[in-house]
Amino acid sequence: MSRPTVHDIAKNAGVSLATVDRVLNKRPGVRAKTIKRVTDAINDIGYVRDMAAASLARQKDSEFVFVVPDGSTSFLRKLSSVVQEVGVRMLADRTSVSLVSVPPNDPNALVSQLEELGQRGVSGVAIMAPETPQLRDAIKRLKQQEISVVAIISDLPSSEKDQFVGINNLAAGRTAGLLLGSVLGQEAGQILVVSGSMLAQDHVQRRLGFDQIMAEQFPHHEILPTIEAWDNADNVERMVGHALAAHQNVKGVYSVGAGNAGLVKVLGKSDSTIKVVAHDVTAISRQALLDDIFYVVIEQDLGHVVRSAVRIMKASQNMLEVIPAQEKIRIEVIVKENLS
Amino acid sequence: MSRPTVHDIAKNAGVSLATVDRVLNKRPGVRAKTIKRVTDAINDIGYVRDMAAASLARQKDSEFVFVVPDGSTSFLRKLSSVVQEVGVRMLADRTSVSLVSVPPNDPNALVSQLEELGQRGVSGVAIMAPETPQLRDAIKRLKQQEISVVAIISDLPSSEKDQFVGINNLAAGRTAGLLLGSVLGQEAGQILVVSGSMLAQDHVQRRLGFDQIMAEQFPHHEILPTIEAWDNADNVERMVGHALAAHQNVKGVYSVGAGNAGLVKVLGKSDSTIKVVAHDVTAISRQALLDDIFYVVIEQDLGHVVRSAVRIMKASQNMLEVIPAQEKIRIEVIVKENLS
DNA sequence: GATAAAAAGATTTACGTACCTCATAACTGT
DNA sequence: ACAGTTATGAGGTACGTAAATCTTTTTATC
Repeated sequence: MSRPTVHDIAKNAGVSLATVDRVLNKRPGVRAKTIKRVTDAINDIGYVRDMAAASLARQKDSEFVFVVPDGSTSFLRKLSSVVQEVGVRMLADRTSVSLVSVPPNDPNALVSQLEELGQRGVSGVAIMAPETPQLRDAIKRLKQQEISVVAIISDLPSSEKDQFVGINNLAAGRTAGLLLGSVLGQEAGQILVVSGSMLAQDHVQRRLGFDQIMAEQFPHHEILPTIEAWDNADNVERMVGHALAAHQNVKGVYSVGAGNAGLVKVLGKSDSTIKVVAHDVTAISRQALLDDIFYVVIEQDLGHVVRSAVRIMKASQNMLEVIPAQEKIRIEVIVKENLS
Repeated sequence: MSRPTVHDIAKNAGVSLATVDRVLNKRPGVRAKTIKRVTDAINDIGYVRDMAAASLARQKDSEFVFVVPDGSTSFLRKLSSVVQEVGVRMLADRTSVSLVSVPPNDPNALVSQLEELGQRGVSGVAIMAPETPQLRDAIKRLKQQEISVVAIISDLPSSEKDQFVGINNLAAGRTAGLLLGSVLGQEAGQILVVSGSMLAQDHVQRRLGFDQIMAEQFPHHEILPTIEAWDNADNVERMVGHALAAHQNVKGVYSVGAGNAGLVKVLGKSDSTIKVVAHDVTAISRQALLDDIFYVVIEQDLGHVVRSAVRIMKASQNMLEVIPAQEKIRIEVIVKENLS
């Protein structure tokens, strides 16, 4: 016999098609024991819902919007182009995907943008932003309108999001530390940590993880006070320059955030042997790897992040399950040799 | 206006629905200039084919089979369970995915299995096997029957496959070498390379890449003659044991293939400081990382490999495009700290 | 046992594409 | 101008589910 359909469920369970539909789509108006009859029949005949038919019948088109901070770091440019690319592909699935920028570090601007998206009736929102009380409330309102919400890149730990899509940044910091510590060997030295903002959840977690493992496994190195450079290349260049002048025994640098162009400028001119671990493969960091200025770049596949966020929002809309293994974003370790 | 359909194309191009269908599905019987009228109309109104409706209307169910060598290495067990898991998920897309084992290193057994699958009329085959002339011919015959063929894990360079799905093993070997060389520092030492089989394309490529980079960047280390242990743990244990007794200054080991249980046995009992780089996260290698016996494990996400192979075979069947960025399998670097 | 409410049945339409058949129109080369 | 060929038109059915409406049965409450 060929693939069983809803009609077969109805026949097998001795109920009508309408009841099967009510059960399948979790609509009200079915007694518990009838639900059981139906689900038993489903298991019995091995029914699997035909996704193609379902999404054809379900007329609704979905609109998903990525809300990210304004700015022109190469990371953000890359994210934007990835979202656009994924958007083109998703059209075939009656799904539009777009991106809007909001001024960074301006909770009110972010919130009013979210309100607007709520008004417009989008199906889901993917947010990259630091958590604030205002944002938490705005997300709560979105969820009340049955709009899916996912946090991307940087987690929103105490908001009512559907899920966080991004790497485990604590583990990323530990990985950075392990690799940097291993390559530096036994001889004592100083290590410089350059961060973006102490407000960004992802940066905080990375530093925490890095500090943990350095203290545990590489205590012979001195971790210098963290430089906070606001993801700005000029700041990085100036501040790292000063730090290197002030400290003669710096052997490693961990660059937690953006602004790597500044780091390359400082380290590139001297024929330095300082080992650098940074985040995110961009035009800058890619070249730095090729030039042996950076040793390792920790990466999260943005294409994966965006596709995953879309899949999760879509699943949330249609009450489907997600495949956890597929949605886990991996901490990738990029060296010169596996740079694709 | 809402989303354009085939009817809109027909109206806009001034042709019938049947002609639009012939163009869309590349069926014969349309003049070149009519094709142009239609494709112009498609671009004009921004038509995008509705995948859900298409695959519903296209009645055909697909069957994809993974053909892998028989054996009970944990790598193969993992692959098998991943295929099974993906198979369950794919049922919702009218797609069955299964796995068959064939005796390893037996070209004739492999070929007759492929013949049988061809008879059965499967839609696509994913093959993990070393390339032989017989296999090449068998693949050619499959392609003549319009059956999709992909190579997984180990490439089949000169066969008429649709695509290779797996990591770039040359780059993987180079990555292994870079990480091992970096952690060993400047002091001279000996390095042991343990391979599976010299016949497997993937192992050969890895060793080649490893040798390249050691010669280029870490010439102060002596690479000992490669141990060929046929992916067998007992062989590895015995042969590595002998090698370590014979050579007093071994500082690093590169394990190219399977049989890592043997390596762990040898290195685990002595409180050794030998740095080990291996391939594939399994129960064994995972524990070895946690116990600080292995320094790095190079990994390819098998879930990704299998899903990717299925997507590619499906695309080949339905004359769709693949998204190259999504199908690229990355060389993942796993250390204790980013072990998920 | 009457009444209202809840649960279930019956039936229908719609979604957008693939694919089929048969008829007719438009081109070929002679 | 002719037959022979190739292009195109017209119209239909099918896919499996969602969702809606309206009717009938069951259940709960008094």
